[in-house]
This record gives sequence, structure tokens and C-alpha cells, in this order.
Amino acid sequence: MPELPDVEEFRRVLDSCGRRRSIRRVDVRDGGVLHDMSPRRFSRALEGRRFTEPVRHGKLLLARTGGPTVLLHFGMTGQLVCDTDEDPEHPHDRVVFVLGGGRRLRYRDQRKLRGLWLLGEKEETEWLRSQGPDAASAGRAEVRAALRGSRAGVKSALMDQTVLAGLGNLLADEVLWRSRLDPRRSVALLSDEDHRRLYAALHGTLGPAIRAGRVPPRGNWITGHRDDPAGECPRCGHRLEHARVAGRGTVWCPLCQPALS
DNA sequence: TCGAATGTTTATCT
DNA sequence: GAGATAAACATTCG
Repeated sequence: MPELPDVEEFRRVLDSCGRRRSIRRVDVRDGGVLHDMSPRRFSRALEGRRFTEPVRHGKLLLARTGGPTVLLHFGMTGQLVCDTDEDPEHPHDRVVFVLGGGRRLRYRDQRKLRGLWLLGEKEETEWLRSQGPDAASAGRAEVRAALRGSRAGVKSALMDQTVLAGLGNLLADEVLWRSRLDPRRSVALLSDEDHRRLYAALHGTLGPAIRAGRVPPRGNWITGHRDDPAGECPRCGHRLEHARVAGRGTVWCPLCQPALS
């Protein structure tokens, strides 16, 4: 599920639930989500600290504490939930931060594809350096410069977190559909006009999605039609194409997004 | 039982 | 060295 807009929603959850609250206890229910760290060390490093202002970059969420930083990556099924001591356990709660004021912040994840890291300053810098510019805050020139280094297909480049951070499979399809670009086209061969439309589409897509806290399954977005094998383009009514591009299930409109030989 | 699922890493081709 | 591709990670769902 989580792409940039979802993670931004989790950042808001963390901020409103955790900021300035003390971490009373860290309850690791499943140590399998902790990387390079025993549950014991993880808990000890955090108990007694307070969360400060959280930061998001792409799909990464950094929970700062004034000491070590918790890096949260949500994989495909992770979420961050804020509730109270009264609320029931969920079988997929992997790490529970017991906070002051009866609040609980839960890292909940069914598939455990990614997880949590505890980072020092240096490691934090390294993580951020491995990422391209954040897709929501990068300006037009920055996006273009990021894409310039790639000769891959445009969908592959958009989803590559080291090129541009934040887009996943759904957002990439949505942005390409709005840009009228075939997902298989080479990013190196895009025209100035293509880049202009790509940037406009990026912001036209991310803005409402961030406000909604997710990629909204609206009927006038291509995302709302991706599960229908006979789906029609919400713009022109042509039958949508379904295929694997860049290793992922991809939906596009062959009429609006011509292959260009 | 098989395949696919909104993510990433790793190995292996081309 | 790129880039593309497939498998792997763990789990659920159709």
C-alpha cells in the first residue's frame, strides 16, 4: 500500500501522536522487523526518550528522538497506527511504542517485507544519500536533473528510489497516464514538452493524493480502473492495456499514451 | 494449488 | 557498467 502520500499520512500520525511525548516502553512483538538490532538493544536505546519532529523523505519515515533515529519503512503492507492502552492488540502489530498519556504508536505490518532501523547520525546521512530527491518537494529542474542520469524506461526510472524518491507502482502509472507517456518509453528520449507534462502530472497527482493520505481510487484516475481487466480509459474510453513493465503490473491507455514506435 | 499483490534487494542474463 | 528480469523475503486472498 504505502507510497509517498501514505507515508506522509504516517508522518502526520507520528507527529500528532508522538511528538514531545515520552517513550515509556518499547514493546517488540516480532523482532523480525528489526534490522541489525536485538529487541533488547532497540528498546533500551529508546525508552525514556521523546519523539521530536518527524521527517519524511520519499517512502522513508524518520522518527527523531534527539538521540538515535528510528527509520521506518513500510514495505507493501506496513502502517503506523495511533491509539490507546484500551485498544485491542492486532496480530500484525510488530512494534508498539507505549507513550505518555496512554497513547500507543503501533508499527503494524502483515508481510514484514521491510521494517525498522535504528540509526546514528552517520547512518542517517548514508540512508538519505542513497535516495533521489523527494518527489513531492523537488522542483522542476531537480526532477529533470534526477531523470537525466537514467537511460532506463520512464516507468522504471520513476519507480527507482535512487533516482526520485516516493513513487511506487500506482503513482508511477497515474503520473504517466496524466503525462500521456507510454511507460516503456526511454527516459533519455523524452522531449522538453514531455518533461513539462511529466512534472505537471507529478504535482497534479501528488497534491490530491497527499491531501487524501493515499492514492485515491477515484473513477477519473487510472488507479480506479486498474483491477478491471476490461477497464476503459477515464479520459477517452479506449480499452486499457495491462502488462508487466519494469517487472510490475502496469496499466495504461494505448490511445492516450502512444508507443511512439 | 497457483498466481498475484501498492516494495526492495540480490543474482543473473544481455 | 547499464538495464532488464526473475527470484526471494512473508502472508493473504481470489
